Amino acid sequence: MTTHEQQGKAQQEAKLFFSRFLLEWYQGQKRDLPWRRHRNPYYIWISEIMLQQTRVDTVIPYFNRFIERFPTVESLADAPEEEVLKCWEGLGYYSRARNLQHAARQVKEQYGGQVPDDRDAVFGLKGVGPYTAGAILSIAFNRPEPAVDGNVMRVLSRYFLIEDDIAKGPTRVAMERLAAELIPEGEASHFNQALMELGALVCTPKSPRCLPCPVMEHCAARLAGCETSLPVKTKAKPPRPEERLAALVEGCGEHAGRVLIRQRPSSGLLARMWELPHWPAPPAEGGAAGALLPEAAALDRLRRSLRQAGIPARPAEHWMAAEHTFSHIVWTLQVYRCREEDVRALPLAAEGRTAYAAVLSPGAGDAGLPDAADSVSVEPFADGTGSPEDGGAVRWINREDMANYAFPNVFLKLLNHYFDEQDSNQVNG
DNA sequence: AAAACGGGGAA
DNA sequence: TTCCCAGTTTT
Repeated sequence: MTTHEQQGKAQQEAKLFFSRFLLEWYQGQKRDLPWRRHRNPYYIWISEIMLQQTRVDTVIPYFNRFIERFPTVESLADAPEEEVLKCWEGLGYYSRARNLQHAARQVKEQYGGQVPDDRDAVFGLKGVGPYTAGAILSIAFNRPEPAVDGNVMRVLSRYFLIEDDIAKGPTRVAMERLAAELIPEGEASHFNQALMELGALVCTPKSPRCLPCPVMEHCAARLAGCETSLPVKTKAKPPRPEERLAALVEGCGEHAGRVLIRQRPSSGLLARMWELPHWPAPPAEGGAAGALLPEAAALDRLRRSLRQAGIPARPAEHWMAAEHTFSHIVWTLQVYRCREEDVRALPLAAEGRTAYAAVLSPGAGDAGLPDAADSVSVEPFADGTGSPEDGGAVRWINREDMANYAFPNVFLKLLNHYFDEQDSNQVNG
């Protein structure tokens, strides 16, 4: 027997050992999760989309609320998009929610409301890529398809001592091939879940619990003592900082007790979510990066941004700072309290009426007078996305109205904080 | 192939 | 703090 054949045989034994003992371990250790209580392909699908880049404990309450509100593919397909986004509020990666509803409509119209069980059909659903297609096909339909995510790549890279960069596409493809070979006959559903369960409970990124691991004795990385240095993954570049000025506009007159919110454009960052209006802060004088913008300069910039956006409000004073971290950007928001200008109570200035009308019926007519000083640099959406016709709708809301609009977490916290403050001011006089 | 796209929990 | 996770889509 050649050396090559001996290695191949050892490798084969390692694979069989892995599959057998992992499956056995899973029978005893699997967690009781809401989407594991039924073999409902719709539930599996929803859970898999929610679980993308999101931990189980975070997903559970969202999953329960979601299937209560949208119990079937058809109910999801027929729902208003705002309700779907509201159900997703706080989960992040909101394109997942919008793609999911798009796909629900695909399933309703193309597959009679039944989640398809063939590879091409599943893969063709919006928001379903290589991992999720494999997960749905294997977990819901027991098809022998690999479901390889970062977790599975971590387990496999350690057990088989694979030092390829898992951030590279070809590495994932190789892992899929390997994962497919490992699936025991007729056990795709349990085995794929077992692989992910092991990654979640035992073979964790930082401090793997090797002693209770069911496959430790043949784990190549463990035997080589290098389990904590795997998998190899090129690290993402750090997010870029962005200083922004936000307006918390307090209503007057018929808007008393309410604040103004604005809807984001249909594409790009936080698409179609609601927020406090905000714009990039101009660089501070003196050039020192991160230097605080003088209050007067901030108020002036905010005044012009508000006017440019057609929002009749006067910045008053700094309220608080808030930070919001995305994977690629870090926003530092300096939030200023602003006061709505009640144009009806003012002398009849034409420009004020025009701006006010623009707020009452957004998109209808010109959004305020172009101010010579403003027309140079301030965009309606300084993210560089969208257009004045897309997004930019505004509403005056109180705390109760928040239930009708989906907000990114940072604005959810700011608004709740603000209304809490208002309530305590009421009580204390 | 690289960047865009949220948020929170663990170490 | 830093890392990184049950990824997909767009560029």
